[in-house]
Amino acid sequence: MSYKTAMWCCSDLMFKGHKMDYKVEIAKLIKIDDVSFDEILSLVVAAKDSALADFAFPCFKFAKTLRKSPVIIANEIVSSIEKPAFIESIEAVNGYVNFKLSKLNFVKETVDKTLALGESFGKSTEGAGKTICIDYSSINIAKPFHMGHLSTTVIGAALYRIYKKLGYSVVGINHLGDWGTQFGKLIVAYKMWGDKEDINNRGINALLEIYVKFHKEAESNPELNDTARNWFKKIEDGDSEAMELFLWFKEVTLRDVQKIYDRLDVHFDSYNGESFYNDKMQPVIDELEAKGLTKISNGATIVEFDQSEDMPPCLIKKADGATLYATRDMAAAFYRKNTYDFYKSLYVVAYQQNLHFKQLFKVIEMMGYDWAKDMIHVPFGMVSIEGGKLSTRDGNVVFLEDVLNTARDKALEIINEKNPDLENKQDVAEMVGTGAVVFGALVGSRIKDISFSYDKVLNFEGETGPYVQYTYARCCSLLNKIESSGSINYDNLTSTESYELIKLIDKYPDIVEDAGAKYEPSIVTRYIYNLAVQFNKFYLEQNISNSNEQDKCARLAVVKIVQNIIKDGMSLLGIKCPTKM
RNA sequence: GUUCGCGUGGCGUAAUCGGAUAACGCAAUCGCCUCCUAAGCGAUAGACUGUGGGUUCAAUUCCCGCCGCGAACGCCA
Repeated sequence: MSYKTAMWCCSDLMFKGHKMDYKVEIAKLIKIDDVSFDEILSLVVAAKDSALADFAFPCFKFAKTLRKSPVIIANEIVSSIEKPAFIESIEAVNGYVNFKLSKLNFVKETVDKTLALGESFGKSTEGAGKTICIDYSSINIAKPFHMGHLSTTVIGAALYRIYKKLGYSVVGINHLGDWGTQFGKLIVAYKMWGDKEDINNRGINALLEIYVKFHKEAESNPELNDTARNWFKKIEDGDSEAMELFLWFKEVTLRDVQKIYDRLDVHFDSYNGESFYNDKMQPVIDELEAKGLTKISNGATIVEFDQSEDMPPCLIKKADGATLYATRDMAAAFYRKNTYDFYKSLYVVAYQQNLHFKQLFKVIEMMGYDWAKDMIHVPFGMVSIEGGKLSTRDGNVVFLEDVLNTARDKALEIINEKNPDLENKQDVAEMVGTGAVVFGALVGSRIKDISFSYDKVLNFEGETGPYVQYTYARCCSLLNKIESSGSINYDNLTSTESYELIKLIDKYPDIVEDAGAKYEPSIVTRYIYNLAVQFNKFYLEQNISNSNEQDKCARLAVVKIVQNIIKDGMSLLGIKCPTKM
């Protein structure tokens, strides 16, 4: 069967569950007196060095109870096993039982299955009938999008796509920061210096300018703050002029930010932010009081925790009666539960807010809702610039748009140098530039702090987005140039480079699942990178165009599979891959 | 001060819920385009995994102390 026909001949989608689970099969082979299957299974590990084995079973644990050395135990296990067809060899080495799979069998199974599944490879049904809410990006109105917002945006968006791939229905929520006295300030500033046309044209930057100007002016003219408070009160009261301006600021901001979201391929299903919950907090407060959870302390309404929790109290209402962050988030939590009946509700928010979410979840649990356990804070590290803290006020800030533009320009420069005749240069440069930025934000474990530097972001070599994109373009080029009419010679795919590559290919579904389970997109990022590395080794070792028809067909099948996975994996991260670069 | 998180070659990171010789990239040095995209590939050099204990046949991984860095710790979000 040719690699092209193979893609169509399998109508039945074989997801992960149908695949042979080698760990289980191997565990079944091993019998030790008084040791359960589950314990044996838990000890079977994928071998680190595949020159030694594919799977290994360490015997050290049983030395004491069996009163034999691990080496002897391993030997006995080996001689007790009748080698099944899917195993090539079983060997006892230094107390380990090493299993090597039958390469031909494995290669054939994996290649056929993967080709047949095409782009649905890696999909799963684990999320069927379940809804996951993800709160991410959550920008503030009238504030520019800077590097500090990148992590929440791309991590949240990646999780969004990963859960979709796993079969969940997903609700992406941009919990807008669209409430507070700053809107009163903006109105005052606008009335004093605002230029409607300018703001419509320049968007957030224009808004920010008059906002900054207000703060300067208010230093010498403090009564401006009172005027601002009055205007904010008018927004609260629904005054038509105030509302009109407020909504306009919001619209201008969203329109502006949408450009960034489009470039990052980020999407939301809801923009219900702080203002949306304004009228939904009182019922929560009432319920807290009815359940006797609140207390008045120095005039403020608080919820105290049990001593064993070792947490400071959660502030529900200020002494002046105004609500707070936590109150709003509680209203949002109830709204989301009632509206979406979520299976899980994620908050992709920096670890600075660890305590806040711990308190929030605990309060809801104290109210008697067991779904409190389904709310999960997905924390990530902070961004600093050259060691300094990010601060709009101190001007120590890097705007994301500038970073994306700089990266795009650098990519264009490289294209002009290396491949000046490339068509769609601008588009490719955009893909490569943003690819580098997004990939860079998603390679490391999310909990690690990030120190921003243009040097790092503008490096397009090695462990980077452009490296992976380049590999993808290589795949496309091969498939474009080389034709094959033969059928797959699977024997050709048992060389070290091929076999290692196919082993990696086989792992993709597990990788996506693992990334979802751990809320960790970097698992996908690193996998795709490793896949590209292994592919490049394969590419170097195997000359495809000069091989005979059946070998060519086999190799092209692998190229096709890798091309699919790279495209799919990168799309989970929100990165597009050009076919040429 | 209290609580939480982090500490791996010069730098940035990895190590599949304890497993075999700690892996990769950047930077450095050297090599590879008459041949499928050199944004690539290979090689060399570089680490007592912060530190001191403990548990274990086995610890980067788990537990405790210490050191360093970061964050949070009542009317901001």
